[in-house]
Amino acid sequence: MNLPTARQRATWQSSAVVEALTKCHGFVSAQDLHTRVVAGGTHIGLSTVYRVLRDLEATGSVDVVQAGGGGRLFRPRPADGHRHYLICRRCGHSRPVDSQAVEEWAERVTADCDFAAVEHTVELTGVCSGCQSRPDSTG
Amino acid sequence: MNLPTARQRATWQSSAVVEALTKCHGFVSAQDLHTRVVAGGTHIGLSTVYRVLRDLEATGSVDVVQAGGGGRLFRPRPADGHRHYLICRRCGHSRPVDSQAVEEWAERVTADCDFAAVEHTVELTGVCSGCQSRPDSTG
DNA sequence: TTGATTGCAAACGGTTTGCATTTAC
DNA sequence: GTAAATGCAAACCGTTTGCAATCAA
Repeated sequence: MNLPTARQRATWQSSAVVEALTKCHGFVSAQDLHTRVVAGGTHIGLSTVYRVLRDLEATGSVDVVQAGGGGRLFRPRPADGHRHYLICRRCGHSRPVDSQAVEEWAERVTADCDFAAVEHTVELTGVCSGCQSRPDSTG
Repeated sequence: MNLPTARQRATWQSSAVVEALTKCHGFVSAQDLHTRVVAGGTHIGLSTVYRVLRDLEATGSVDVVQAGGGGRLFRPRPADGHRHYLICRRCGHSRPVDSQAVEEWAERVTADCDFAAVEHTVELTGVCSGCQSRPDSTG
């Protein structure tokens, strides 16, 4: 990610958030991200993390999914534009899945109905192989 | 819906919530539902609405989707067990869509990967024909 | 009688915002 | 110099919960 944000001025805070986000192997919450940046030794405000994430979302630089507890999870959007993921419920690791079939289905439904501007959300969750052989610790 | 809740005692409050929910043509928020019940002339606590909805969810009597603003929306689950909907972003009207293709796709992905206990969430949103010919008033 | 259910109000968790200060340009 | 970005704390919003009062069985 080369900072294609809506921001007009580059700051180290914004870079730190993007960098931490990029290093994550899965989806992270804004608060987790904040914790990681702070744990890295840099003092940054939680609001700033939220604001950077909001800007990244606005420019389509991140994919967002709903967390179970009502929050939202973020992850950098792959260059090839994949938009659907298989996410581990325990460790958060995720990987894009081939969703062409779903895209086609969504287009078919859109064509069949009299709704306009149809958008779709598809999320797959499971327990990855690593977590299967590991005692449940994430809840 | 015949009150297949987890509750052990029948109260008019629970019935009122279920009835109001059944009358809704689309997904509603807990607060909307509360407003509707109260508007019907009966005094009921907001917490009670939430509790009844939670019990209905626990017994699989309602389908739940995430609202844009972070809240959740409820609607009685059809008898035939449909689970995916096309929802109008403006008026909340919804209708189940034929999602067999998606179910098959989800099963295929599950089989292809090393994830266990894979679950999927699919939501379609759009603007229904009625709302297309109507000025936007829902936001 | 008795414990499930209710209602209120306060707590909660994640997110957003107002505003003075700092900072990039 | 000037406006964008930051940080703090308070506000916000939907939801949950503690607890005394109520009510169905």
